[in-house]
Amino acid sequence: MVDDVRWLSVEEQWSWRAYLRATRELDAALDRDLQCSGVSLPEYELLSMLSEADGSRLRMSTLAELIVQSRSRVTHTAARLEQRGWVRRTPAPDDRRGVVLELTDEGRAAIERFAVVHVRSVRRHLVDVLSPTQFHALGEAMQAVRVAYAADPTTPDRPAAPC
Amino acid sequence: MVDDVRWLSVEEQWSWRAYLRATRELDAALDRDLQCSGVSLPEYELLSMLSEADGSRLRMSTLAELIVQSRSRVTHTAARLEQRGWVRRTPAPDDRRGVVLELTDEGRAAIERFAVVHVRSVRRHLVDVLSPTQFHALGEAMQAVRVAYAADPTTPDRPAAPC
DNA sequence: GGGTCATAGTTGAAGCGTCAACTACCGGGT
DNA sequence: ACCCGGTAGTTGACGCTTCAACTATGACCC
Repeated sequence: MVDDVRWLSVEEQWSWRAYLRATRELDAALDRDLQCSGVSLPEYELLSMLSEADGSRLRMSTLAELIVQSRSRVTHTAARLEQRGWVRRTPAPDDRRGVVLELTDEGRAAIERFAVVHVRSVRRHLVDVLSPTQFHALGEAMQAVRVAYAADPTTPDRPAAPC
Repeated sequence: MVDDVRWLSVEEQWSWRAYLRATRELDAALDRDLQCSGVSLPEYELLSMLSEADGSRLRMSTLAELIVQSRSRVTHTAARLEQRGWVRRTPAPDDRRGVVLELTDEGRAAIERFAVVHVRSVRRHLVDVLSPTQFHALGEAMQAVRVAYAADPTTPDRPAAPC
């Protein structure tokens, strides 16, 4: 197993760097646009998933998976959102360990305001700067990444950290 | 200007979600793989840029732009890396305000070890799960995002936060 | 050559995220 | 009934990131 490292080719390197920098810049841009109207991107994503959920309610764990955050982080984020009155914590009916997070009316009003800002931001920085074909290809590629990631046996899901 | 929001179509929404989740998962996976060998992804990126630079030395600001981090963050990150003896801070020859960060020999040895881990990680989670064509298209798309971002007049570069 | 504005970088406090430890509950087996 | 391993969620401490304020220098211009 000596030096069997398959380094990236020049083209691969170029694409990888473009990916890396663009994702960082995009993330920063989307977050900045939202911050200006009063939420961070992670908070927005949480509210957004809730608002789309059936009955505007989701189990903490489900939420964590949807927005790709650790359960602990969701607890903290939800706590902050609860303080602002946008979200409410209720016990799960079927599982006494569980907690269901639900959007309050103020939460719904807030997310609707933010969504306007956010969709503009996403269009401006991403969707509208690509051709429809290009954007679709991007989606397909990223979906492939997700599928591969989920299938990877040595990547035992989120909570566990195998070192 | 009433309700002129162009919401995302169902397909657009799908691609956007795929992008959002995949980037999060990828970031977490790459970071986790590196953490296991002793650096975080942000730290790795800093060292990596230094190691490729002419003379293994870069100005703080240049570094900040290359790895898409705030100057303040680079200061803190560099301080941590300096404590581990991987990096050294020297005054810039031509500008007395400036600081040049340079890789130490230990730093070089370290980054070379990490690079092996990292490139495997990048291949496993991204490059090798896409066809060459698909990966190239991804690179092109992301580059387009960067170009548009850089050209955007209302996005006055990094440091400034226009609210 | 002195005012003014921009740039380079640092600092420290506050906020957010991570991690490991913890409580509580579920479910299967015996 | 009990034990056991697994799942749901929380907690608090620690570490990283952000933000605003600050020093110091450069650059322009009159």
